[in-house]
Amino acid sequence: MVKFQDFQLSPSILKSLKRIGFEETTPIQEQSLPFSLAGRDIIGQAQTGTGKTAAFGIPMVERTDARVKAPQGLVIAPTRELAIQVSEELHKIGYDKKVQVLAVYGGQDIQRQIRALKKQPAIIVGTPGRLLDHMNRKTVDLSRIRIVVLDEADEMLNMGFIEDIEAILEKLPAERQTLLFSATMPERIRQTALRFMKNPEFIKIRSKEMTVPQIDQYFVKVEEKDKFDALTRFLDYHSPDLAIVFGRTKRRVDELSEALSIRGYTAEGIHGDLSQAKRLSVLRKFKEGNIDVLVATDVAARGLDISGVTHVYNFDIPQDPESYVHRIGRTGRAGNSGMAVTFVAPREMGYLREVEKTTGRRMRRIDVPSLKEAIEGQQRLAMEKIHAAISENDLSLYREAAEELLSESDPVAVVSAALKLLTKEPDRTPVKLSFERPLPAKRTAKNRKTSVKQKEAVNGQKYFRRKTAGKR
DNA sequence: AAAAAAC
Repeated sequence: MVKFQDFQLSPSILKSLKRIGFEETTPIQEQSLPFSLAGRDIIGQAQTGTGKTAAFGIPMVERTDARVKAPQGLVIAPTRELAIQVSEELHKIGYDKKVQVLAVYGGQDIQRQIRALKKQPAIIVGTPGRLLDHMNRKTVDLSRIRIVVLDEADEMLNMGFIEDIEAILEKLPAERQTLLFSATMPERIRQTALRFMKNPEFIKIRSKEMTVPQIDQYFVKVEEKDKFDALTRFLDYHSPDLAIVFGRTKRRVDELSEALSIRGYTAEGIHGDLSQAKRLSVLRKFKEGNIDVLVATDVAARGLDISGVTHVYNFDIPQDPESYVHRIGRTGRAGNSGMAVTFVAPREMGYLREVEKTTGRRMRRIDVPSLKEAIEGQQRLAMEKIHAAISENDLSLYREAAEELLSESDPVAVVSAALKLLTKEPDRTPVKLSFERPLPAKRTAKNRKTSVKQKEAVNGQKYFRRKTAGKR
């Protein structure tokens, strides 16, 4: 086991790491620190939850010089929530070195940020849009940046984002260290990344080396119109402690969280159209356990470290395999096991194949739980509640009433009644959910030949393509 | 084609 003490780190950083409780390195830290501390560029592939933030945070804090009154480290993150989370962790790592860390992101009062930037924090963590805004206003000084990090880089270098990133990187000193981290590494992203970097060292944490343990991956074939009832069956059967349901669009997320609330689940939605205050409060409630089900677009797919998520349901299969990897990475963290269930409309089977190709793992097919199984799941939960109440509470105040009940009725009947009252019975309240078109059929290798022929035959008429959807 | 990201 390699420890942080084995590296040549400043005493102040070792002190902070000790306070956080970091002693042994994770694989990504062990393999990247020798290069990053030596000033080399790095392209690192690892999931979140593997200690990535400390892997770049330690060299970044190490590199800052308290005597220089200007930002020296810059982290760019794809979502606001991730920027906040990263800045909090960097703050902890830099605490004893007295390194100031500032997060700048959209949706927050810009005047407040400008005042904070005037104090010249040593490290800035930001989202691309707001960072550019500050650069144009000349309210941020990036002339002394010595080390820059692109976090969740596959997302950052995607179409649409790339121009922003390029514009930011162009304004940074050429004499700098660039670290790039990403959970997935498509060839296209790798090529783009190389343009910004100098002789980078590639570090890849293979999945068996990841501290992220096994996530059991399943898929269920279900028609669009049956999806919602299927979801509630799964929620009842699994009775997850904390679950995330991913939907494809913002409207979908609104409708789903509303529908789940109507059926008696404590659910709330999160997506990019909500105010930043609302986004943060939903996330906080979820982290505190005051919401059982978080319904989300891909805004919540990347990088967020929420511990204790037991189940991920992909209500809609993601279009990009990379997105799938990020989504299921929200569960099975910090040594816990996790379960991911992906809903697939029959004609979307081609996407499932693509995802499996990317992850290198097969998903096991399961069926929608039966009504009986759903009820059993809720009864199991009720029994757990009773067990917990017995071991955790002082029940002396209830003894007399309990004895009275038992003297009047059959003991099994008394307990059955208590169980019934504690069991959430399947709710069939009708709910409104707009019809979401399944993704267009994706041609798989098996049926490609025929589909090309058919396409020619009908001169590209869309409805014919449906017939060529993959079968499984 | 959707989502994220600036006002």
